[in-house]
Amino acid sequence: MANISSPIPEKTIERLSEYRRTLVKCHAQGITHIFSHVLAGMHGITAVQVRRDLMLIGFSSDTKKGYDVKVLIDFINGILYSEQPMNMAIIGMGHLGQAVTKYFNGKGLKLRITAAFDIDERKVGSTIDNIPCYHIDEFEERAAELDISIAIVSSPTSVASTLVLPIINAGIRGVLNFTSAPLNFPQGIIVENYDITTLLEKVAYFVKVAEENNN
Amino acid sequence: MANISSPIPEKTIERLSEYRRTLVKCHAQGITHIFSHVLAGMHGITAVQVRRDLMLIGFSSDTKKGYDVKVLIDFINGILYSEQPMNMAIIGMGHLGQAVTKYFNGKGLKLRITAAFDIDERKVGSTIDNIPCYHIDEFEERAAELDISIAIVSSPTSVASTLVLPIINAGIRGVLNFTSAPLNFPQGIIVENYDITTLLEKVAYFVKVAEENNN
DNA sequence: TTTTTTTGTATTATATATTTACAATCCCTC
DNA sequence: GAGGGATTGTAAATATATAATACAAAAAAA
Repeated sequence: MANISSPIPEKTIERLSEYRRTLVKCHAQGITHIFSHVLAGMHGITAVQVRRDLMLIGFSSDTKKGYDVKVLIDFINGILYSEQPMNMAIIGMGHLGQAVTKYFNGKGLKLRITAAFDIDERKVGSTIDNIPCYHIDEFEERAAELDISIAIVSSPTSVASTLVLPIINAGIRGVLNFTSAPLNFPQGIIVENYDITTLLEKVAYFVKVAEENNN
Repeated sequence: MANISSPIPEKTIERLSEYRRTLVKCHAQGITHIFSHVLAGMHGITAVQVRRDLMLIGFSSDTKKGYDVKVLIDFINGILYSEQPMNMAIIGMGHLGQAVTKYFNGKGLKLRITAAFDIDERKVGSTIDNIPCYHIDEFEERAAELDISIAIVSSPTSVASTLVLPIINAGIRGVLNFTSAPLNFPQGIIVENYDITTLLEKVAYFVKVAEENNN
């Protein structure tokens, strides 16, 4: 079990998620052991970085033949996931919502999307990608009833601010906000803002700077 | 014009993009001037942060009645955007590709999506959200011909690695990678990895930690 | 046994971000 | 138009986060 007193850096968590995926792929190919420098090479980073990340989560190997792939996968799972599966809901089952759902479908993760909410009458009451779709007005009661921990906001930006209160009231613990609206949640609710417009502008800016420096 | 010798931090660029959007909204409402602490409040940050960001891009106001909204918008535009509009292409016009396109359509930005690429025969040759869709095999020639600077990779993860070479050959300068595949591009090409699975796992992890600490 | 390889970890370095502090200037009110 | 308050611009200090260096210890291989 990870040490609660020493928080694991965000970047490390991101890399663990990536290592895990790579390891699962290796495991499927029958690879049983992997050296830190091999795993590092697959991600374009250094072996020390890998070892340090594993140190931070308290993982250690008693052999020098590389890490046992299966054991490491299970260990990372123990860090990233709770004992109990965690349920997520998508608010806004448009293109983005469906894309996110597809990314998770059938992955067999402890993390799963179990409900969708929308206002489109054609969607409400139906099932999209095996996920039942409810009307957004039902969010508070349904989310509580279905034990939803995380809300993925993929609605239009214009309505995002109206979702803040229902999300709080439903007892949601974490929010992934894809809209451009800066949502203000009280402390205690983890919010990750993931605004695609901002991201693209950032890439464009650095491309622009790189071009200017070449001239 | 921004000073090339002093690179602007990534976080500042992100905030500038956010300020800009807020300012545009204010401008539309007829607000002509805005104080640093008001702008800060709208984003849940401090006034010093706002002023420092503006300092970094060389903006200064000669008045104490707050910043001139219109002037500031134009100044930020000058930082974020090139003189010439920058063209972007979407590779993989599935749900995610269409969602991204919708986010940009009609925004009138200097940054615009002008082409899509896919393998689906129903999409190739047609127009989706006013964007012409070509076959991925044509990517190299089309991208060069259409003066594409940025590629948005929203294809399935499984085919992402096959796109690396065409992207390099087409002279693409920046890549926004939505897939889980760690794409290795040569130095000089700006890559932003934006893996949704990793992101959700990160949110879930911090929710899990918060819950554990509450017990 | 000796050499090589690999791991685990402390320390150092670097980069980035934010806050504090304060002088300078403008605006408003009296 | 003078004083007080508000606002801006910026230097400096602090804090935070991240990655690189260095090296001891242990296992594996020769």
